Amino acid sequence: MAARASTLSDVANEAGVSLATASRALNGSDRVVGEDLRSRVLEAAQRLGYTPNAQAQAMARGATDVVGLIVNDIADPYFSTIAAGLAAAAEEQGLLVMLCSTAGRAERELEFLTALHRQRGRAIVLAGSRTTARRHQQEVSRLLEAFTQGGGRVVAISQPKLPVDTVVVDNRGGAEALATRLHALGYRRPALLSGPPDLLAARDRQEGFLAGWRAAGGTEPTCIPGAFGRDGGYDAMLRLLDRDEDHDCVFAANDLMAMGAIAACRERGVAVPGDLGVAGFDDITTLRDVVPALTTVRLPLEEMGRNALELVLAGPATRPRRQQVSGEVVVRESTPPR
Amino acid sequence: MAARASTLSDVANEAGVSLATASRALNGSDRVVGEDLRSRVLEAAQRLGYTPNAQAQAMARGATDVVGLIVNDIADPYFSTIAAGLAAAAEEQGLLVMLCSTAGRAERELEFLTALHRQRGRAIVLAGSRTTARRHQQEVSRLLEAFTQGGGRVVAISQPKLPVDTVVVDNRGGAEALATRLHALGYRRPALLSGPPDLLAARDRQEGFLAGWRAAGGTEPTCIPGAFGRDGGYDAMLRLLDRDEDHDCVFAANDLMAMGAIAACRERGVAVPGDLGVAGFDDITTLRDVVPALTTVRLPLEEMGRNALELVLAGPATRPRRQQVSGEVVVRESTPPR
DNA sequence: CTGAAAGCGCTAACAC
DNA sequence: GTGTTAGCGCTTTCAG
Repeated sequence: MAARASTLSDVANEAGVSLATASRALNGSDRVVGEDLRSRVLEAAQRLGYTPNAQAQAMARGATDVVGLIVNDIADPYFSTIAAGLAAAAEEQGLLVMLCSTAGRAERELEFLTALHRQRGRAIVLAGSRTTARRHQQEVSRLLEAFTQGGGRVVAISQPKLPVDTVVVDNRGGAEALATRLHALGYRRPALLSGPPDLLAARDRQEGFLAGWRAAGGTEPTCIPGAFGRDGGYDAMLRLLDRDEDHDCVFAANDLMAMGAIAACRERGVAVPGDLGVAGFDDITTLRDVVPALTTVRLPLEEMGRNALELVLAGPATRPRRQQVSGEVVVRESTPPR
Repeated sequence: MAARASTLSDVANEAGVSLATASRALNGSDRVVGEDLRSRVLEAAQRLGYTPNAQAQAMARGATDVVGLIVNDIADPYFSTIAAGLAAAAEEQGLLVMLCSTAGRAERELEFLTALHRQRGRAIVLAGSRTTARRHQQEVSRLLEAFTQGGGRVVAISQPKLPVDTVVVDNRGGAEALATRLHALGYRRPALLSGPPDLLAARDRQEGFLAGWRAAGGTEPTCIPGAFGRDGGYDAMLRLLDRDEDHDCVFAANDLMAMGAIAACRERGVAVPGDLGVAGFDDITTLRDVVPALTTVRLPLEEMGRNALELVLAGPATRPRRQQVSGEVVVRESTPPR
């Protein structure tokens, strides 16, 4: 058992042709092979159950067909939807996706970066939000630089903070538009569950919201930080409620946090949207049917994944490309006119 | 620019040592290298920005450190949670995960299987449900067989239909227990949104529920098939409502379908759980806070991912291992006692 | 159109 | 300890 897998030269022997001919017949090439030999090779391959060794091909050709994807947490719908988009696009191109989920730990990002470099992947797509940790970002830049030098492509889906092609998400604009909209709906005393202070995406959403709010001429909102995710929103909401302030709506930095916040409200007997309007960000598909339907800013998550792959394929540019995608405010029941 | 990445022999030259020594110093080996030479090599590598080529290493060593994961749809929380568990475990072992999302198309499964074979991955984890398509399953078996012959490991997360190590999900038992529970709660006239008829998981859940129901002594339920996912549940529910039968509860084959069903009810003015109780399956995390809270069967999704990797590492067995995981009925507001 | 041979980058005997 | 030298499986000149 486990008889050594047959190789191309096995096939060549079996077919009674040279290695070169077998190679040309099986794995495309500009050179043409005579019909008789070609079929002899094909049959031999068939007979031996030959499967080309992609590693060897990659070495010989000097190029792989895998692109790495680094996300904060693949279980998070935000990232899994992006991953789905990327995977679909990759599949169409015959590329394979190497999945790297950092589970929020920054060091992992560095480890994955070097692992992907070692794999000599064709490209690396960084889907995690950039952080404010100077030191970490420098390390990331250094590794990416090295990877690029080696001929690899890098695409980020986040803020345009890295000198690489980037699918730039307009977190700021989306949040700003949401603030304006909430104000127009009659809300006057918002609070923010602003997410992790060190994540740029969270910070941008917060700043955008504040900017929009101030422009609309409202009072200065309270901001409570907290982890992204349901529990982060839940905890932040409890903390907010403990402050016993008088808010008429809450903007959570993402939908998951908004769900957590609503859960907290329910536990504390705060009616949503009766006592308090709640809005999120992302428009996670899985949450589209919840009650009350969540007001949010819809991001074209899957498309973002596809766009990232497009940038990968676009090849290196003289200067970093920026692919802007923006969010669309979706007002639903969780923030009725007031 | 894009100067050819430096190789091990570059490092050896730079350090003035032999290729072998450089290799031993940089990438572990039982052999010991003198302290002076070792540091000279390390410095040289540092200076040259050397990054080992994993492909070359894999070829020379005859073993890779990537395991492939094939799922139906990575955007589905069911699979993304399993993926998260697998990814976490893989990371701990220094393994990389190749993500393959078939988007429901069976042919893709075959394509990915051969792609993974070509990559000479250490293992393939098949997380998609097995189908009833004889032909397809045969093809899958054939490819897996070939892969195993080549020394690769295969682990399935599904039904024990393939002759490979399997994390067996007790869909039947879970659904059966749910049926019993619903009966005990006072429900008497259930309908099933049974999912895709060709998916074994769906079929098992349906059969389990029916078995449990019959044992409890109820009337024969109506079964409406439909795609997994929100829309599938929505459509199936509309069809059910159109039949104008008199049901007091609905069991959807998974949580996503249950959500779709609830949405359909809402549109049609059917109160849940007032007029109709609704239960799902999986206990998707993202949906834990919805209202009404969903009665469901909780599956240890993340753990299943981890278990799969454990089986991978366990190495080949003389006969297929079976790792049983079972669901736990979680009764919530969507099916109050009646 | 086909074949011989030189790599691709690295590991692992096998010598010294 | 350290160096030499075969490969690993495949692609791709370069000759014929």
